[in-house]
Amino acid sequence: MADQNYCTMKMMNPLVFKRNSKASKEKGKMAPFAKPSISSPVSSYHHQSKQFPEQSMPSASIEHPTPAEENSDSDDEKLLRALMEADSNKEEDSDSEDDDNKPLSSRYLKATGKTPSKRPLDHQANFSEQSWVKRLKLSGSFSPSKNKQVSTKEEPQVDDDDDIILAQRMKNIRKSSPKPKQKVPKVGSSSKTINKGKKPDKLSKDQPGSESNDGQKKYWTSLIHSGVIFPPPYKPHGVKMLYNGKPVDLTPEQEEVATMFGVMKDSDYAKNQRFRNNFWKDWQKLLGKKHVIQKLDACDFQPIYEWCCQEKEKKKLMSTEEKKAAREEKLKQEETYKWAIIDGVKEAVGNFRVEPPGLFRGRGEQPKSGRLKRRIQPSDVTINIGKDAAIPECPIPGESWKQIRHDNTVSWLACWDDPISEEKTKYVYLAANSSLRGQSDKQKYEKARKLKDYIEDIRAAYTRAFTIPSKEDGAILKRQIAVATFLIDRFALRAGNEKDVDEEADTVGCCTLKVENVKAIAPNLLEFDFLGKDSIKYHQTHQVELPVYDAIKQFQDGKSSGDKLFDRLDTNILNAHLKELMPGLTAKVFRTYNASITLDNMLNEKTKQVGDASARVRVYKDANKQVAILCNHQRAEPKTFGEQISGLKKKIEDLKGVMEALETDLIRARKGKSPLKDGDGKQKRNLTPEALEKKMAQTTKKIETTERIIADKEDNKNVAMETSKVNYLDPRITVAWCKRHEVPIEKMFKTALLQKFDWAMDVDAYFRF
DNA sequence: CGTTGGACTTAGTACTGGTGAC
DNA sequence: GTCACCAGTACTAAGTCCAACG
Repeated sequence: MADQNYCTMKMMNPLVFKRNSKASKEKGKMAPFAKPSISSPVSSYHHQSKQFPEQSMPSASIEHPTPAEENSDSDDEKLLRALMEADSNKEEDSDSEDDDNKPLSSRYLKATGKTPSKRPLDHQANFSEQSWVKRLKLSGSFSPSKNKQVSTKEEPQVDDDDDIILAQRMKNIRKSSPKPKQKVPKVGSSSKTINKGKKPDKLSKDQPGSESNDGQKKYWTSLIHSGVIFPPPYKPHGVKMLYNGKPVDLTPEQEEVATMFGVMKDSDYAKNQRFRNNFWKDWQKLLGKKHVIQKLDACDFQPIYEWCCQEKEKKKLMSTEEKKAAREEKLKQEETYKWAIIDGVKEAVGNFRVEPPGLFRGRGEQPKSGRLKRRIQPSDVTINIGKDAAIPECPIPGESWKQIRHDNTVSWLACWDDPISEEKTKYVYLAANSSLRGQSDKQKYEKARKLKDYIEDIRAAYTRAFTIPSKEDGAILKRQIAVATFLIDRFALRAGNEKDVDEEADTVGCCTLKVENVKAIAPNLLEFDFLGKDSIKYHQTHQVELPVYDAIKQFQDGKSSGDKLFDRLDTNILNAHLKELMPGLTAKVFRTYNASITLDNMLNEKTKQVGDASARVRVYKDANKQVAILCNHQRAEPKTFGEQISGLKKKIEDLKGVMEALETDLIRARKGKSPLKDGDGKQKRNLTPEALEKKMAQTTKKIETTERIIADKEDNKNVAMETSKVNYLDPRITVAWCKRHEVPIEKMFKTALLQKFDWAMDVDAYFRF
């Protein structure tokens, strides 16, 4: 149902602009590395093939062709297509097979409904059967075994997997069956060195993908996929809304948009005047100027709203089997869209579903919030696909794609113009767990690690420049660059591109800070108060060196509150300067660097002091939280937060009651008396004073634990921990730490992250960022 | 050399399905 | 079996940055 989305729409949580803890961070002082990152002693076919070459990007047309490249592309792709189909049939068949005959990994995947990963995470399957400690001891390392043939083509090293014909490879990918030779060696068992542990290569490219001779980066030589899937057409429900209390007839198009708005009744959007105005403007265009409905305020969407609630209810009431059947039907329809074959390797596609029509939900004071986001038609969609691949059939009969392209210098599979701002484009990419994305992810972290070698000089340079003499050429610009770089480095501010005020919410980053966003408080405090990305409030006060303080005051001098603080600066100028300091350096690299190095340092400083595994996990969470605060990653308070807390508080009250009773019983027991009756009037068991004391100790502990849970929840209610995990923390830090401290990686990364960070799993236990 | 378009990364919220308590 | 809860996923908005353009 097209309106399904509307029916389930919930109240949007207003962003919480609560301030984060002001705990001043110690980012400035970076301890020298106790240990250089050492080369991985682990080697095996398995390990080798996973490693992305350090010196240059894996090329789609490397000297070491896959079978696919040896054949003509078109034949090859036909073959792959056939394989894909054959395989999906096979999979359907196999569903009826006895699951016990399947490898654990596939059973796991099936049981969890996870994407049949091309790289099965066998360790996960095993994990449930052994405690992590046992597993760790048994294997010497929890290092996951993976289906390595997937990436053999990227690995110029000779390995016997090259003999496997493509068909077999595809099958292996699908079946996820681990091969004996892929078993992970113990850490330290190898003679081959993969990561030399040296500085990241100078040659590594800024962008993923290999480069052809003309310097143009190239993502693939062959690319097959099925295009995109469109939301079903709108099904009119015929429920009449009221205008001035009277039912109104609407055309299906008008009704569709009315429904979009009607279901938002409870949300903040529906109350937001800008949202309402924008909605009304677009809806009125559909209604026509002469329509009965002349103003939004006289509209009553209640009947539509109720209809949606009923539909929701109906859905809920469906039997488990019905739900399952519906789900499976949906899955089946989507199956072909879920995958792409890129140079013979099957990869998951990310957002293969075209965005359904709806009302634009801009964040913060978005000028376009509430505008109708029109339906995307096939004629809006451009498909990017291999020259020899079959062009995906247009899923809507009688229509056709806007354009077919064969551009291997980009990684997107399809695109269309954003209906809200036509000058912007929406793209369909491979999923985060694809090797393409993995490569670029790894490069991002390698670049950030490279900054480690430059950071001292960079900091020294900008510190010097705070006090650059005014008579020097371009002194003000230089000083602004220095202070901006400092803010980006120390407080993890974003670069801050210029924005179009008419089109976007008024938010700022470093270069676009306004005078009013920073308050200099004598003697040397800076109070930052601004809305950043997603209109998330940044409100923190920091102590700074006097020269910075003075410079800020100087930049503010003679300006009005709305003026730019760094009037000489924009991100182009800043990044151009940064590039002179280190090749490829841009403002965002500092965030990655500081996030990752903070985690690495905190883990290495704090972990040894504590004993059991749960304590170590706490150290990790703590570090994670510090990073989240540093990067100002916030979240809205969970909806049921209040209830959660009051539930826990009640639990404490109950426990305190128990304590009192135990105390009374203890006093009596010491006098040889039997305990009082309990609340229900029943006689309690006679216990010795020792037993009662033990019980009291247990209860006290429970109270303390619960109190800590409450405190933790309060403390973390506005902190988004996931964001940094997904985007800023080099997963190798986490993986290596897990290896060193016998913590199963599954405890730190959920399934999606395990897949996304597949490239990091083989890292040496002594890896340091 | 500033502006714009294009491509890719980062971000928070909405939604869902699985799980454990009852 | 039901239901509430919440962890995990899906979704898509909003950033960054580069290079082509004029």
